[in-house]
Amino acid sequence: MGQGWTLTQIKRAKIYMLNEHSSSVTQECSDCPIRHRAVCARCEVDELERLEEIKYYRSFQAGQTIVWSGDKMEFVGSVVSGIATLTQTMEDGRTQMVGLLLPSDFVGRPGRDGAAYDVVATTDVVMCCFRKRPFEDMMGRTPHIAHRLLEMTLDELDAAREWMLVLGRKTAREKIASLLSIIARRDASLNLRPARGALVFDVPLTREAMADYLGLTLETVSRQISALKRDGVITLEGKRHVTVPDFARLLEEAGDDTDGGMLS
Amino acid sequence: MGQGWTLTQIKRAKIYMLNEHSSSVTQECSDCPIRHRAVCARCEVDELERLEEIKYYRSFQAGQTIVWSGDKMEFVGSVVSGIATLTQTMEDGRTQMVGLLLPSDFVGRPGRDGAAYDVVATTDVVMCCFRKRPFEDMMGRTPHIAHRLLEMTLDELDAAREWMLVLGRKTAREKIASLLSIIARRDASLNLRPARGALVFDVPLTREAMADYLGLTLETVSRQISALKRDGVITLEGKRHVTVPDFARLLEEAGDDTDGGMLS
DNA sequence: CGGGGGGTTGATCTCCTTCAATCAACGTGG
DNA sequence: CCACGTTGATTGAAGGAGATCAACCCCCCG
Repeated sequence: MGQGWTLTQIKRAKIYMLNEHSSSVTQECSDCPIRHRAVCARCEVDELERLEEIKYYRSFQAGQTIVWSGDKMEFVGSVVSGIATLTQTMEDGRTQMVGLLLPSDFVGRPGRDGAAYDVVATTDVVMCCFRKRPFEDMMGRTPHIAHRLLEMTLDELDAAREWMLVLGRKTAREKIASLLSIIARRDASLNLRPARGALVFDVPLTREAMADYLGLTLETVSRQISALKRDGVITLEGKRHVTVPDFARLLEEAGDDTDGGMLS
Repeated sequence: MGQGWTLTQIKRAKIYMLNEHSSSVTQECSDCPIRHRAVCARCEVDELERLEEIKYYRSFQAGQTIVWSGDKMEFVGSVVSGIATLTQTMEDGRTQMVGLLLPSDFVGRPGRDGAAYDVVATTDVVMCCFRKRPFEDMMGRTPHIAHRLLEMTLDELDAAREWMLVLGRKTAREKIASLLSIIARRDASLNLRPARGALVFDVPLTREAMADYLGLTLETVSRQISALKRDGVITLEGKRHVTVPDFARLLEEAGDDTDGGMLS
């Protein structure tokens, strides 16, 4: 510090020293855990074979930056396992998370060269990558891929807009409750839990990451989580393991009109 | 009021009484002012002819609601002229704008029946509509349309994410400056103004709409605009007509790193 | 002339940030 | 194995940015 280094340069150097050994694996598309949700979900067997030819896997450690904002994107791809974040940073260091990437989510924008956001692995992450050019070519010839990508992009746009309401109009307590309900809902949809009874899940984010998600400080996040615990809306084991005894109550705290399609 | 009516019901009734006389016009696609930017931008002449068969125009007065959130969408379409907003409202009345629709922007989500947001005409609006089913069918058979829609959706997603940074992390002053710079940039790109020298444009939103856009109260909007005026960042004629003597200064006030591709 | 919509400005309040101390868990090197 | 540093988290005290409540202005229109 104090030698004219920018925050970004320091972060880069730190991470570069820590890892930079991305391992490689191979796997059949037919066995792929995200086969039915990812950008390839709609593909026929022959299309899948052609994708298989141009794909490769990359692993990233927790904390590692997968893509630097502004850098040239040489690949696009899907998150196979783990969790990553999309963040935007101002020069003075204020950061806002603008996307949460879960297994099957797509990274990269066909038709654009530079990355618009930092993509950072929150946990260890495995990605299924395609070099950008071949993928774009294939997309042009394979409506199934283009169509699925449109569908996924529209879903992301909806999520971003819901998030805008949270950021713009909700109180700190409502923001925390909203985040927890989003995580609970997603977790339930992945792991097929009983919708009735208590929900139990892990929050895959640090307090700081939650703050960056919600446009708060980490202290406020901590305080509001304590408050929700005190009021019996949630219970905690450790810092990350959450139990929600009454999901409708959580939604109420989030300021959402009840339900949201979860209690069906 | 006070008779058990919801805010929404009152708003609906009010608007229903005011207008509900949507006029109809017809126009050649080849003459269309948004021909090269809308969802049909990539279409060949034969594709355009088929679109022409299923299209129809609708006009809406300023203030009129084009689509009610939750209602069934019977059409999709493009804004031909005028400005509309996409807003989300909580039960207690808090509202957040989640999209600003300008000429060539697309309304509606193929593949989904219910509208997720209110769409409200800010000025008088003309829309080029397609009944939803025929349009979806056509999209399946016309990659040019699907591809263009993907492109537009990705752009909207980028805009939404930029907006999230504004909502989550910027101060009131920065928010106003950000909004003005966005309007200025868009206005310049439409009207091909000289990038050098003072920028002059109209803000097409009331103070309240600006507040809903930025997650502020209208009082704060008013105060911050006064402050920017006092500090010489902008000058005003009337309430809506803005002059920006130094665009770089405005960007600085917005907290954006300089430029943004405008001063090229 | 009255009334209403849009806008500005002032006074006060409050929710969240800021700054700071403290703690628990963990790893590391002496 | 323990002292030490680090990282993530909690909690407290103080201050401030923006919300809230309220008065008032301007302009248009019936």
